[in-house]
Amino acid sequence: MWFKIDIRSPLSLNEQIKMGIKESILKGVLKEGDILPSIRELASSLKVNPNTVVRAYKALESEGIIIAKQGIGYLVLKGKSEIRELILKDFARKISGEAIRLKKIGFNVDEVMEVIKEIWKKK
Amino acid sequence: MWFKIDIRSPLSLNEQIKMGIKESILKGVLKEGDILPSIRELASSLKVNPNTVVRAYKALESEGIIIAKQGIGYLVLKGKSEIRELILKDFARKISGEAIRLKKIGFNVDEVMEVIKEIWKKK
DNA sequence: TTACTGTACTATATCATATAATACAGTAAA
DNA sequence: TTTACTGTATTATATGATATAGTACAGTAA
Repeated sequence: MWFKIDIRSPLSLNEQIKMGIKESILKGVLKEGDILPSIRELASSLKVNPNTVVRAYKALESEGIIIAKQGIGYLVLKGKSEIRELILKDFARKISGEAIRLKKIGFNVDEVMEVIKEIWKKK
Repeated sequence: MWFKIDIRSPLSLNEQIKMGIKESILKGVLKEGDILPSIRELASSLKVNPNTVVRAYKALESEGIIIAKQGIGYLVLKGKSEIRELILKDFARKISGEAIRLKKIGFNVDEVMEVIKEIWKKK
């Protein structure tokens, strides 16, 4: 497979699969119109339960990134640029709760951006 | 109490209590040397199980923010400025996983800081 | 027909979170 | 010393998210 799963990751398995697919599109390994590996195939190559792959695929489908074709497989609907946007929006959604809280408490935007800069420097 | 609990919050109850204490210190409602409301008192006024308060207090203690005094209560150890630092570090810790991932995928620091700016504009 | 696809359902297990009740130990004031 | 507060410890139960397991059904195409 074009990506791997880490059982020790803080992210759940289905989240890691969702990430893996999105990043594969970003890298160009998967393109709009491609058929994803079948549920059973991906599950077996990642050594994960088929139901976990189903959960990831259905989540991606509800995001509009792929679509199920009965008897055929899952079709990739989005390209690199659209995935880039989605990933940024995803990031915004994930951190907005924390960020808004910081704003309410009285932190200013520069202090928070400094945190981002520091992370970028280190890793 | 100086803060409230929302059962519909995405944050767990004990997280909300930890937040509430930290923010109370930031606002000056709680000062270094103050004694926190007792476990039973806080639990009853927030309508929460005492064990949930215990979990929050013990977490704050392990962060070095308060300390338990058998038979007396929990003593506040840190002041505003120290809490400010801790909260920023906490934020960095929470988002670093996501941010590092974005960096690895090829996003640049300006794109990510733009996300922060957008959040600040909206709310 | 065969061998693949996705879909649906039930059952089980683990973990974090939260609740509930009880008992024990330290502190301080009446 | 007694009383009424503190924190601490332990056990039990419930829920929801996550993950696993197995089985059965439906669509597609060679």
